[in-house]
Amino acid sequence: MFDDDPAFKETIASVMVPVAVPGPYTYRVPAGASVAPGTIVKVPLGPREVLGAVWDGEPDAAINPKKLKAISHIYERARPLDEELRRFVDWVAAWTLAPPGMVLRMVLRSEEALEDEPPITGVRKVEGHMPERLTPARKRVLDTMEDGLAWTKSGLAHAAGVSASVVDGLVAQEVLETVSMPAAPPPPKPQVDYATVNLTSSQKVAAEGLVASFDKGAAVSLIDGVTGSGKTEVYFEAIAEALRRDKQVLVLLPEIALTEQFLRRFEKRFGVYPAEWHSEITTKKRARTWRGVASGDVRVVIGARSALFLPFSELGLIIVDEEHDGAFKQDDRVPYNARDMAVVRGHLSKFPVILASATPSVESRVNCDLGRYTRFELPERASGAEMPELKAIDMRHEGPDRGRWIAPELLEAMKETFADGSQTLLFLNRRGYAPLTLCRTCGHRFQCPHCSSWLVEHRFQGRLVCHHCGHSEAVPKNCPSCSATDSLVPCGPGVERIAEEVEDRFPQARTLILSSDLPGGPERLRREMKIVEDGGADIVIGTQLVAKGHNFPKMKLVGVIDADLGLAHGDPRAAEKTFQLLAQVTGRAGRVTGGGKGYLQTYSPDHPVLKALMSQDRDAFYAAEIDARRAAGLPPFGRLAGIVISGSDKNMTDGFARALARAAPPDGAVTILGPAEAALAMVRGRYRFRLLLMAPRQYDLQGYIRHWLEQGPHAVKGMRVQVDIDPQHFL
DNA sequence: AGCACGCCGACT
DNA sequence: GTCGGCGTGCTC
Repeated sequence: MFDDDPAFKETIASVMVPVAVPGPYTYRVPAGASVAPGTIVKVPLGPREVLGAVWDGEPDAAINPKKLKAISHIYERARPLDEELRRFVDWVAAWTLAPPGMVLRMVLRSEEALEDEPPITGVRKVEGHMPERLTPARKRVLDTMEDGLAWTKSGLAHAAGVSASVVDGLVAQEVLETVSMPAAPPPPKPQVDYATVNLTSSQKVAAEGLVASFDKGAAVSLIDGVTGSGKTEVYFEAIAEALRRDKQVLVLLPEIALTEQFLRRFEKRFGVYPAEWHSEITTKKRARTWRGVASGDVRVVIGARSALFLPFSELGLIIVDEEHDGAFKQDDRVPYNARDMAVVRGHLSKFPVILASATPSVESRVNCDLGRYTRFELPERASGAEMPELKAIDMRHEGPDRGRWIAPELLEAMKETFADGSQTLLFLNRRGYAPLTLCRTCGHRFQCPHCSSWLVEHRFQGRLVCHHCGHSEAVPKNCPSCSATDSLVPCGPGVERIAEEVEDRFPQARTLILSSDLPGGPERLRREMKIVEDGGADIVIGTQLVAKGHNFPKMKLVGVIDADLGLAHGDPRAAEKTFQLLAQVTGRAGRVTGGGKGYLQTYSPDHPVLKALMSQDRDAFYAAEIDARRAAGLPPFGRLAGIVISGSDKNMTDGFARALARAAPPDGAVTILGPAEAALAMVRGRYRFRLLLMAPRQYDLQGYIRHWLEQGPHAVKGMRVQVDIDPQHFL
């Protein structure tokens, strides 16, 4: 046998490949090469070549030696993935039930980064050579090169105002010679003491606490500060401390749109821009950042959730800003929550992790209550501005006339705000003109042919759109059911309809809609956000995207058109999400100037979520919500696990089906006792999990669970497992 | 017959 | 994740 021969073992290695196989594969190592764990390689796999990383552990000697192929390339210039990163990949794979190769794939996201950046070809004058004919274009080029230094071809052509072919012509005549120029130098390092810092007393307490956490190993802190309390300034001091200790820093933001203003603020504090990492970064920049992070040239990265898998060599701090934000969850491929996995990475590598939010997730507050996280509260705004005064408008008694949506009291406040030159934000989390259209004659309701949700009228586009699956159709002239003409009536408001009412009431005001689906795309949206920021609009009507990030210094009044929207949802997080959204939105009022006001139009003014909001009593909200969750066994209690059922992954669905089939639901909830083996082996004996199945609305989950219990496995297309378990239990 | 499409299993 | 093989069903 080959595996009895000690010499044979020397010649093979475990290699993790970035595909969905259950574990590392075994490859022969080319003669004379040595491959330590972490080495990045290229290997043949089936009909193609893929990247891979040499992994830990004995290679599988049971593989038929005839099947073994050899590593085809070793990336000598790339830094091997270090032990901590490899353990992190293994951990995330075990946690998410994803094949480890799929997690590795998130690490190896820049093939270009594995080789040195190719040198730039430049051109330089050759002394004493002149062109045969000195055309005006050629003269301009030579004049531009007076300094005698080397230029890039395109840079030179641009500076001289000629086309690149003029430069090529001069090269051909040997008037210019090509030279190899070194690629870009490493980026400048952030300067810890670039700007002077003035913190309020509570900011100071928090900053000092965070600095002290560096001596505690894997400590997790939560900066829990009201909107405008200056959380960023506080964690900047933690970044400064990490830099003093020669550690790298990663700042995670939930979405790309927030990076730009972060870059500016960082530059003001540290004198340089941090490196950026997200899906829209160019290949070249991506490779530079990957290499720079691995070499240690890059000290601070700001990025989306995928940045968590960068191969930092000296990572010493992760900050997760807006930690409550759902965008940290990835639903496809490897389903993970970057906030939780950041905590895991900090734990494995024993460095501090900071979570920050004005509206922390319930699970983070619970972790604080349990002493797992340290909470730093910032109860006041850093500018000294007081929090907005909030008031409920009871739509049952104080609502507007039929066909109108803005209550008289809110209208009055808008008039005052407009007269005073300040801005109003009307918030309604509903795109389009009307969420439902029906026929006045026969009662026909327009439904999506694919998923049976109502079609939403978009008046600007003249179409009926399904917000669920994207289906869209033109608005018909006649009712498709009874053919009546001019019989269709819109029901309920969307932002477009509110805008119509505002334009009617305030014809002289500058009104603007901010909604993700407006023509012009993200580019136009960015411009319009800027307009609002600069005071170029008086009344803004916006969907939830106004809740995030941007500062609107002139905004004094916020009106929530339908504060009940979202509270009635079947989602167990409905109350939490609504609280977060409304707190963030109303928090825009008077953020800089103070004196802000907010109105919440509601049919249920006594709802505990709205009452807590109105009284600015965040602790009351969290206390009530935590009690309710505990009583109902909802996350983070009840040892609830989210689940994922992926229709395309047979192993996964079968595993869950088997688990469900074996389950004996004690109180109507499903309890998993065994597999998915991989998933729950790690918790077996310690926790039993309640399952939360999440799927698109059109699926009858109860029905599926019943079906599984009765009939055994069957795959369901379109369903997913939502891994939403707090990993704190397992660290 | 010829091929587009979907499902399934293999990949060391 | 990606590929090739194979079955089904439809078209020039």
